[in-house]
Amino acid sequence: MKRKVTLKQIAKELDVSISTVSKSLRNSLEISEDTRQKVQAFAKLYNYKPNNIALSLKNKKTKTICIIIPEIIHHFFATVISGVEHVANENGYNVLVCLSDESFDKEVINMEMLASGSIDGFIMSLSKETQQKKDFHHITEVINQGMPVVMFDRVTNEILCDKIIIDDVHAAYNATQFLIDKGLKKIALITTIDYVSVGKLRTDGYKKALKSNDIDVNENLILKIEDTEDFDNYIEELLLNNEIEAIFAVNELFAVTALKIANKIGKRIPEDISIIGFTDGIISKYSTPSITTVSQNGIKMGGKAAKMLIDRLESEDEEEEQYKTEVIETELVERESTKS
Amino acid sequence: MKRKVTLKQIAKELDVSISTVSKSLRNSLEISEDTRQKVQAFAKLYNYKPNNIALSLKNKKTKTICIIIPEIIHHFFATVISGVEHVANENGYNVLVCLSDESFDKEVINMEMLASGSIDGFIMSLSKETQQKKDFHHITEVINQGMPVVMFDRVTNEILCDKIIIDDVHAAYNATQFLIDKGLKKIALITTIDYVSVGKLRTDGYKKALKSNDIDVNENLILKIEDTEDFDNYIEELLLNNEIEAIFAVNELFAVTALKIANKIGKRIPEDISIIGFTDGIISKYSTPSITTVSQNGIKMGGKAAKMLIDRLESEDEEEEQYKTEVIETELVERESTKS
DNA sequence: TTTCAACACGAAAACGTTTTCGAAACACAA
DNA sequence: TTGTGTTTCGAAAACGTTTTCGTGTTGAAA
Repeated sequence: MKRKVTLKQIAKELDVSISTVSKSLRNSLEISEDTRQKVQAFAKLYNYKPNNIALSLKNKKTKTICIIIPEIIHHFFATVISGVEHVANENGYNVLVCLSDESFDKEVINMEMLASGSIDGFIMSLSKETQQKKDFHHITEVINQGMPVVMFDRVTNEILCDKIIIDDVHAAYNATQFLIDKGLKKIALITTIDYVSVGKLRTDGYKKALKSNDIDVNENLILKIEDTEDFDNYIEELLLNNEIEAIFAVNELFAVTALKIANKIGKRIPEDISIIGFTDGIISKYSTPSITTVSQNGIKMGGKAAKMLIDRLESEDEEEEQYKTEVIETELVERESTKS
Repeated sequence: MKRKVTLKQIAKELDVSISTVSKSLRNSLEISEDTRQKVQAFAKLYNYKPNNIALSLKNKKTKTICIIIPEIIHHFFATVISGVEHVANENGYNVLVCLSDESFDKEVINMEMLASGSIDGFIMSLSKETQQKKDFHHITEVINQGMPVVMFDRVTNEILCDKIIIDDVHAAYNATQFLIDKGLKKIALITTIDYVSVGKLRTDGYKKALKSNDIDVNENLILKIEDTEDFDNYIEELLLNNEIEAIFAVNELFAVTALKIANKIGKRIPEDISIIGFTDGIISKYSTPSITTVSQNGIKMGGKAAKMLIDRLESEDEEEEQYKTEVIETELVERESTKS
């Protein structure tokens, strides 16, 4: 087991100073052709690689960014990581992944731990609990220390920083309008509790679409649920007690569950009920019938987020402070769960 | 924007030495109660946090482990990360995620980059290309440098290290036997190209089950495909040209695709054809009908892998060298795609 | 007063780099 | 010989810690 070789060891072996070795390896003109060759040959022979930690300490840069997400199991977040990782790698950065598990405390602990030098910046999507508490002090603190933060998807207006979002209201509006255009009027909404920012916004879009088509918003058709609880019964009630023609669900899980329950109670999709989901994942794609979905390109979001963060990290003029919010286009992917 | 405060700054401000500050914060008895209090109060006021990088350099430990996986989009790998992350966090470790994209080169580059001090150890699942090339020098090299590696799922016998696997042969055997027990004989197998270790093993299990029930292995019923290519047509041919009673697919994607195609050509599931998949993910769970699956607990695998790695990192007596291979239990999750 | 221990603190090394600055050695011109 | 410039290299600081060891001060015992 050969341990890693250091500059000091090379220097000793070759009977030169550490500085000489360092300069030789970096091809400094200060060093004679002769010694440069000698040192480089030796370094190659022993497979010398500079120690990253030492470099980080010296440069005050770790070339590592951290992404904090609520759950990696959600396909959407996995795709975001994928996007982040690719762009980060292209730019010589590594990606540290932290899961908040939708917990405020874990989010805080993770940020505080890593803010102490371990990483250069954060990319994050807020945990539910954080959105509920509306306590963002940990983020403010990190930003005040001069560490850039990029938020995506679940963001908040209370923090000033770069953001990547989709236009949730608009996307939900379009999806609802799509259903209305098919001649459907009794459109149910399955959404999350209001404190989840995106759930709220998508609900707004849904209502807006109804109103602009002079359809009354019937609160009985709006089901607000936690996706942690066992919500099958609620959906079943919703479907049984109302003559619903279509369902708009704010995420994939709600959509597919609605589909299964509709099947169970003898409703045919899309003949009896049309369904549109949100977040284009594998469930929607492979379900039978496959589900029409508002596609939210996670890879693109992740990539853009990484790019924004790295740009900020590498812009020398520290104080530009021009925070940007980028809106990613969504797209309605038409599949089998809606009538044509 | 207040920058991070260091020991040196505190020392200067309080007119004591750096050593005194450090010792005070660590509650050393060398320092008088008085100064300790003073220093700690000051540190708290300025929210002092030791710099992780400096600590890493000093301790030669980064408290970071890296997991290298082929693709994060695959639900199974996402669950493994989840397992790794939780156990790592509990033990004060952070997790760096690298994606090889099934590419040998990316795998090599990532390992070489990170082996230079950035992390304490690796958890990895081989890329397809690496398995195909059978070139593992990068892994050997890392291990020779004294950095522990734990492999999971896609492993190789050519490397000596800790491993976490499932008994692929046995699990496939059981799944096939399950179908046979239902009275089904014409059982098709949809598997991967042989160089993917797990595909090969599952194929072996399938054949073994047939043989021990005196059923001839019909190579026409065995479809070997790359999951990168567009394989729908192959499956359709398979189903059309043979009077198949059941399908065993070595992964989720193959299973659900087979299901959709069977549907398309008018076969009913499970009345006409039973289907069993592998890797219990959300697709199997939410597909209609839901798919009976060999469940491979990714969270557990990840957790075990992390535990093994950390145990090895923290066992002082360097040279135990007793590499272990742990086998995770699989379970057949019965759902709607198989007759009862 | 001397001696010794206990106490409280600081200097410095170490981790592995990069970089600035100074200096030795040499060549060449005046 | 002296002065000047160039080439080549090394010492040391810096990044932020922890820890070993030394040292000065104090108080008490002899």
